[in-house]
Amino acid sequence: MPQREVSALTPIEAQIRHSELAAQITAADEAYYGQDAPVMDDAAYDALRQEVLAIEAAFAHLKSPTSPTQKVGAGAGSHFAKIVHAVPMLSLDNAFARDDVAEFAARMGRFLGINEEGTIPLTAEPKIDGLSASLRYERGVLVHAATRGDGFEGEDVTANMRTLPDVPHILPAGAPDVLEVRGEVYMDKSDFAALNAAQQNEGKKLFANPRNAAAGALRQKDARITATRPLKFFAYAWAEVSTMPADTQMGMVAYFKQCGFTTNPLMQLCNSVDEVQAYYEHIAHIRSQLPYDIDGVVLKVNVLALQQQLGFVARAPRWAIAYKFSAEQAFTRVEAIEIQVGRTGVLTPVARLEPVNVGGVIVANATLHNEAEIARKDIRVGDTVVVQRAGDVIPQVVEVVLADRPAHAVPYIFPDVCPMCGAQALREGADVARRCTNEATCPAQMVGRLIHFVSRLAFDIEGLGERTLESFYEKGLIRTPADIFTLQARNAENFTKIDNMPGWGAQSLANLWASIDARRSIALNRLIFALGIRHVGEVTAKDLAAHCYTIEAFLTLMQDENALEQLTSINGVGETVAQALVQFFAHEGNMHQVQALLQHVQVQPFAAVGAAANGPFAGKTLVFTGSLETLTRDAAKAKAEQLGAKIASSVSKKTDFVILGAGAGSKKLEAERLGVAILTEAAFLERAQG
DNA sequence: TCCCCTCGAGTTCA
DNA sequence: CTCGAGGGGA
Repeated sequence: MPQREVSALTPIEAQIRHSELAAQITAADEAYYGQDAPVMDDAAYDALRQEVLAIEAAFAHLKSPTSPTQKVGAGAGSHFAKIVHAVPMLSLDNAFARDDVAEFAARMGRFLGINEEGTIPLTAEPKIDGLSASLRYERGVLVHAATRGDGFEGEDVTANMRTLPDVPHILPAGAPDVLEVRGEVYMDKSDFAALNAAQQNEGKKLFANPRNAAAGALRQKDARITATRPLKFFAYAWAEVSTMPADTQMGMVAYFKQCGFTTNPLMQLCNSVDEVQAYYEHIAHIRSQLPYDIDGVVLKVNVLALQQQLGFVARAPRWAIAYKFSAEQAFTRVEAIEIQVGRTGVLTPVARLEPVNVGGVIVANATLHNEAEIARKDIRVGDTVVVQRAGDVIPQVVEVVLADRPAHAVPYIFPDVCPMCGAQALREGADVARRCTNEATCPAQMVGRLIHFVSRLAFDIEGLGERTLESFYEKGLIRTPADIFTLQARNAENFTKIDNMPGWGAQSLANLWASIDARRSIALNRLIFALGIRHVGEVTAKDLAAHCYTIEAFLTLMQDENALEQLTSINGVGETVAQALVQFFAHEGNMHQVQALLQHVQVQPFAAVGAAANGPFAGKTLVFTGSLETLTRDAAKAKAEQLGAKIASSVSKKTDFVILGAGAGSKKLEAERLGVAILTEAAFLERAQG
């Protein structure tokens, strides 16, 4: 294919050209690194690489881990002297799943003529996200240290490396005449945070992550500055060695430890792919608790003689592999921006993404929140974006990669009509949200309200989920809450309806009727919440129920001339909430629906929780976070309320206890920051007993 | 009137 | 879980 301007390429052409270039580069690499004669000169090679980079800039999805651009380390910088590595510092092949590791093991078995799996023991150790470095000792004395550079030639950072406490200047007697030690220079996460805090105080530029901070510290011209930075070093391999003090990888690392190096205590030997997988999962599990950043696990053949037999392919050893964690951030492309309409009529934009693995989960959608958010980040259809799942589960679009924006991308225009019903969608006052104005008949709003009505904290009708409600709505079987309770009778009269629908056998229908019947009696607070009145959520509904006690009193109050005044006198109800309530009941259609519903359900007066006045949590405010083991969150809350506790949803100075479950995130940090007492689930239960 | 606290609403994937 | 906004105390 002739070379053309990258911007003129179609995606298919780009992909073809990209793979052509990748093949040429790989061939050139193999010729160069194997002892064959180079097939092209440096300038030609460079041109190929530049073209690949340009294509990847325009078509980000081609930037795979196998791309040649991802394989080679950065070339050596200019202001340090260069050092040619006696043995090249290679990179490792990557594995991303158990299958890749199994294939790696099988490949080695084939190469060595060993057929049974598990006969090649592997060492496993965390893959530190730092910079690799090489330390050369001659006659036991550190003579020079170099960064990786391009793998063949690195920068001379001897003076800087000498300042690290983990780097011995002299080896014990009996050390080999020549010993080149390889390892990783890194910075602990806590040291990085402290360094950045100091940088901020001094108004200096912040480092993006510990690895960048370590790189910055190592490449200081003045070693005295490096000495003030908290750099650390793990030794993990040797390169040139005159006499071998060990014959296994494990022995090698033990020897380093004897010599005064720091080695990673988590390194261990695995005898099968299953053991490797277990180790990988264990490390992934404790990843966030480790003091340093890691991006996977490194596997190496333990027996050095076998390593030697296996040798190298291109620029990676055949006897080692990096089993990587999937990144918590990833690049992907926005395929479309769609609008969802919620029960309150709010138009919410959602990005449909080219599916991408983020932190082990395939993400295909991400909320864009609202009109202003799209404008602020200038997200366009076709853009390449960074998505992440931070401590929390919900993916977010972090930013647009402007360099990868297709030329034809146009700013997103937010619709001003509801995509579901075509009614006007307006912004009220200073609201960020645009709302569909067709409250009464917009199908999206009606279905949304029904879904809310049957939700867990409202009527809690099992077996009537979103999908079912949607299909029943479409078929005209359920349009209002009251319809739910007349469904069985109507179906009996005209049995051609549900009984004939796929997936609805006699048993599933019987189950549905039973779960609906179970809710023909309902607590007043649940009923109020179920109505889905603006600004009236779980807590406010409870406050209102506690104030009115019965449904009759509640309805009377709503129609009272002085409703507004009386409502605002209730704690937690202000102008806005009172207005919303009065408006809801002033609307004839709403009132009609409530009356119809009351024909079929019996409303129980509000039952105050018999809160113990002197229980273990009497008068205390509790916040639950994370997932509990023995109780569900709701059960734990109910229990605490019985014991006199007040349950809040966010941590503040007024919080007495935070009960921590597994996977707790920001609330834990907030509690620590404010000095709020933290209880484990066990401690909470113990206290609750006593 | 300001600011802190609390509540409501919306959201993803397995 | 997070954001935005309502409520209410200072």
